[in-house]
Amino acid sequence: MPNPTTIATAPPAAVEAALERLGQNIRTARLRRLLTQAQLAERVGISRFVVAGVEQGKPSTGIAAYVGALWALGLLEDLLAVADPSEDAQGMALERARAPKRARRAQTLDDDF
Amino acid sequence: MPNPTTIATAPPAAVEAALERLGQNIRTARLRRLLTQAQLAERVGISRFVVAGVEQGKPSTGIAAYVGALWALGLLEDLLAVADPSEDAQGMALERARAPKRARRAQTLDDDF
DNA sequence: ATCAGATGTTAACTTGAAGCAACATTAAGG
DNA sequence: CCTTAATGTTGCTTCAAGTTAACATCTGAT
Repeated sequence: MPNPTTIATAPPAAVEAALERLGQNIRTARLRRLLTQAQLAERVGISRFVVAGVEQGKPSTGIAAYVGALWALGLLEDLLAVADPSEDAQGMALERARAPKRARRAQTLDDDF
Repeated sequence: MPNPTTIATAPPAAVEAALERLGQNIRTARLRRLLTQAQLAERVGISRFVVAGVEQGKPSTGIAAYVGALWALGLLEDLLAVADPSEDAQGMALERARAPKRARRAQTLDDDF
């Protein structure tokens, strides 16, 4: 992460909180299954230190470690609901019959809003 | 990532599929909101290339980029349900009145199960 | 059809993430 | 209590993630 001005170094409070909670949830799931960090790490194919980072909600850790942990814990399904278009009420309201492949807004007339 | 034997380089199919889907969902949400990759990137505080990686479900991208994108799109709530202990039926069944802070199983008697 | 903007692609460079090892600390089991 | 495994911590090395820039390509609006 060359540029120190990144979201990973000092994320917004909401992002940080969400990551901490996700990590805590993963830890809870691991403990319930009576797995050590090392055992989970082996299943995922990473070192136990990365698992520790995941459970702390470290922002700069690759998402593969997080998703791999969910996978190894049998919780991958939960991820499929994240940002699910059919549940994105706000997005559906905004869409209103549009489905572009690129974002571009009409700009000719000085529209008012 | 010193050791090339990582989950990030060649994730299990299920993990890869889940990441691709998450990326696609994020892309759909962005397009619905008529944002360009660059605009979303600016809000998140990363370059547009990382946003592109997120939308492709790149496994090695830091989770902060993914969560930051969800945050910028107003979809952070969805993450809170992932691995939610109160929804982890499998974990709750396994727990059965246990709540250890470390994973350690009884090892004395050759227990039967 | 044309044009402008969005996205994809490539390359070079910098920094930190992940691996490993050794030790300290904590907590579960007996 | 006492043992021992699990977890936290530190330092070091290595390699790739992220940045920037320039160019190519595609897409949507007019």
